[in-house]
Amino acid sequence: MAAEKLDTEIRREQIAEAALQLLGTHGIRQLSVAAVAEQVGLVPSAIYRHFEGKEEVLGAVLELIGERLMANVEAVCREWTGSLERLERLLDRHVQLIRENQAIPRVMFSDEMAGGDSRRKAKTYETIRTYLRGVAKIVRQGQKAGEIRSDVQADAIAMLFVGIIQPGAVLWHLSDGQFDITRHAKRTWRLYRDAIVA
Amino acid sequence: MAAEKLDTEIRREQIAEAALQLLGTHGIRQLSVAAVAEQVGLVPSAIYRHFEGKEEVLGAVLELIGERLMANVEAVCREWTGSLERLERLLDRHVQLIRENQAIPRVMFSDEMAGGDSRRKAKTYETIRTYLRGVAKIVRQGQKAGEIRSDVQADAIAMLFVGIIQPGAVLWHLSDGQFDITRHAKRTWRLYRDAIVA
DNA sequence: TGTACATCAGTGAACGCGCGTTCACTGATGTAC
DNA sequence: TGTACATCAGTGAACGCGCGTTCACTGATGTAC
Repeated sequence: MAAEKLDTEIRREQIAEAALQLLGTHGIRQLSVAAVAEQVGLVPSAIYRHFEGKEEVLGAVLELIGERLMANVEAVCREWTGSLERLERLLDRHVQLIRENQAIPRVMFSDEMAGGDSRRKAKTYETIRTYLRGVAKIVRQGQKAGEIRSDVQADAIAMLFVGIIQPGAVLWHLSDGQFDITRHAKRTWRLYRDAIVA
Repeated sequence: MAAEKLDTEIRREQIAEAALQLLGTHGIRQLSVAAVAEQVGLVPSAIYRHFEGKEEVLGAVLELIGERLMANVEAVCREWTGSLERLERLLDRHVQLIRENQAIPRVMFSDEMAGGDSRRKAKTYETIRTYLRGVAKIVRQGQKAGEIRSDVQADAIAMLFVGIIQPGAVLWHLSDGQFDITRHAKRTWRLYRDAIVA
């Protein structure tokens, strides 16, 4: 039986979301067009009604990740005012995002995506840089306000922020959830906080 | 013309080394048995004289990485006595190791390796844990000696140590060497050091 | 010391599976008149 | 309001490339007698 006919816009979102899901559970080597199609409830060839090919699907996944990362940055800037508080909440949200989507740290911080052409490599680079710029902006405001030490560049502080979670996220994934990433983030935050306060 | 006949022990090392090299430049998706064979100067089918298959080659690469990581830990423990000094030197060595072998961070901190069976996933987990244990041991000695703060668990401090380099290593790779990882490590070390001193 | 034989790292052709992609066709939905 | 037509998301069969792996064969090296 044929699947329901839906607008290409909707299908594109569904497909990207399905691919992100599958990347989280199985890794890129298992990610086949057929698997993505099945997840969405379509036949493999139907994917080509909405994307040029597998590479473009992966591109859409990358974009999806970028959007979610930046949504977190914007949310904490909206909801809180202190820089340290913003960073702490961003850490919470980041952990939450990773828990819901294991693929994110692995996709961003490996060459899974970059594997193919160098255009995607550049795009991955830009996505990370954009996120780091967002974090660095919060840090810079904190430095101006005297909350955060000013003798270290804001982008170095932003990068270590990412470093808080990254190793933990990997261990969490490799251990199939055995490793307690939430607890790890909480403990490491104290360390980090002490390192950056003015 | 036939390649020189060499002992299987030697070939195994050459093959693992070649695979590690290729992983650094091209990523796992391009890593073919044929490419590895060519790098060593053999014909693809010759690989099967020394390994059961591709999966086993990847296993050997993982082992190779584990050995090099631990060699660094042992070296700094031999050459230096202060814990903070040991950590600083370990960071130097780690950066050096990554510069010489881009594959290491990506292989360890992605699921490239884990892609296939869950046995390798477990082995990757163990390799990272072993390295972290090595770092944590240095930290613990520093805590006993009063050099490093004792109100935070040693393994949290060890994990943030890995977090110093990890994001930088990825950016370095994604930017094709544009991003200055050595400078990044130096800057971030100051931050880290201040966070952990007693 | 020379001969016969076992061992084993090399070769190249061929196989076959997986998987991304193409293509002709279908049938529902929207639009023009 | 009804009919004709264009559009487009769906299907399934088939293609073909890449690549891991197998296998029969070779020829050098080591060993037994």
